[in-house]
Amino acid sequence: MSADPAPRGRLPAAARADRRDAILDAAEALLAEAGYAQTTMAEIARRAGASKGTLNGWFGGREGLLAAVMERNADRAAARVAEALEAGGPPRAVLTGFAEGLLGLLTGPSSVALNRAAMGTPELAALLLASGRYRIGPLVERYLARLAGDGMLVLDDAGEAFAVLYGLVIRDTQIRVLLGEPQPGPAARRRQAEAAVEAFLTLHGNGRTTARGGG
Amino acid sequence: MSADPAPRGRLPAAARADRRDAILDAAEALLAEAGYAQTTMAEIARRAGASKGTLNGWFGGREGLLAAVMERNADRAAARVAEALEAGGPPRAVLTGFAEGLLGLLTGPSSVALNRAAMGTPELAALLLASGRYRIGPLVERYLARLAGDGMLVLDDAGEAFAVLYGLVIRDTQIRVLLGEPQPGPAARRRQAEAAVEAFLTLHGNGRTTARGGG
DNA sequence: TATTAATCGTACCAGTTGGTATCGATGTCA
DNA sequence: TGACATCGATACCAACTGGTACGATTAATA
Repeated sequence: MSADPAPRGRLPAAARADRRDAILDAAEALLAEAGYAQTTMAEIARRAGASKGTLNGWFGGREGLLAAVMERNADRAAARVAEALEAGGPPRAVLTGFAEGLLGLLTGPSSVALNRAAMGTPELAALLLASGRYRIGPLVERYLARLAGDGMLVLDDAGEAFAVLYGLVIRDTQIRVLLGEPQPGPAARRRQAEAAVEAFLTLHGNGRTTARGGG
Repeated sequence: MSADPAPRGRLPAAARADRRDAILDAAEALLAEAGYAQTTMAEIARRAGASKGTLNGWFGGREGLLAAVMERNADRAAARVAEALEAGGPPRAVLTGFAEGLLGLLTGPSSVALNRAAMGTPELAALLLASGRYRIGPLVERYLARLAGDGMLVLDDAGEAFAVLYGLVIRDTQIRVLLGEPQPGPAARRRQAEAAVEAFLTLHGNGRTTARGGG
């Protein structure tokens, strides 16, 4: 990918940002390919064409580097979820789009690698929880509450409703992939997302505006 | 607990089995307290009053030892699930008992520690999947199929139904605990199990024999 | 009681890793 | 163009870990 030889001397601000991203890319890719234990500072440096000294200087050690990878990933994930929820259109379609995206996200190589890494380091685990679950959850809960306010859903507690939706969508898929099963393909994810939303609307829909095939 | 000084010489078969269990106890406790990375052969040996040589001789290295812990745990878990399913009584009660047990199990200290450990070692992950998920799943599916055969549930695919039930019960609770949140207390687990079974029966019950409060 | 096998305790070794220091090279900026 | 900050490469160190070897000790067993 970046076959450019790594620059040597001082870097201007813009180039520095690119370079930082390239280092995070290398770390993320290595993490996904080789796992947490094999993701050594030396190997990250080699792939990024950087030196261990620079890595330590920029990120403050291995944990800081992985934390940076995690935060970048969480930012992207949150953006994707927000986009799916703000897509507009009938609730069934919006929810299915969200569900499909979430399922693909949580079982994707990067998320899987980062979750595995987090299991071995309490600090990283806390960061993953804060920058992932606790950012995405409220987004969805707000959307569900809005639907309820518009009379399109029936629910007491948006948090509880999100938990149910999450369970219906993810089932045991994430933990199985974390334990080594291959990620379900796009078609399977689509089916699973549709089934989940169907069940969710059976439980929480008002039976009219959210009816299947209805506008 | 076993404050007995570790025996020195040759051991008869019965004592050997006890000793083996004591070693596994030590490893399991250490794993739960200190985490995978801190669970070193030296510390296990120290706690069990054994020598590293014996540990390696009996279990064939660290991975083998952890595998033994994992299998013992899986055996116990499978037995508990089977017992819950064979308890007899109205489906709602049986399912709630199963759900409550599963939730407690998967968020318990031992299961959490073993899952975290498995995330770092593909071999252990495969073992956990095989001895856990793939043993418990079929038990539940058979039970659900039996209920369907008796006309008490409506379902096309027992595997699919189990997946839905699992999702409703576990939600994101397991992954959150794996990432460091405290285990929900017994009351919360009970509530969550009841809500899950309620939703499951709404989706798959026949509306009569499984009705709330009904026999 | 003598024999034998198993076990503990300890020391030891090889391999690995994160992090730091040093030095020459390179690009920026005045 | 020159001074300077930064970077890559390399070497290096300390700490840790899994696993093995060896002698002393203990208990089962004949």
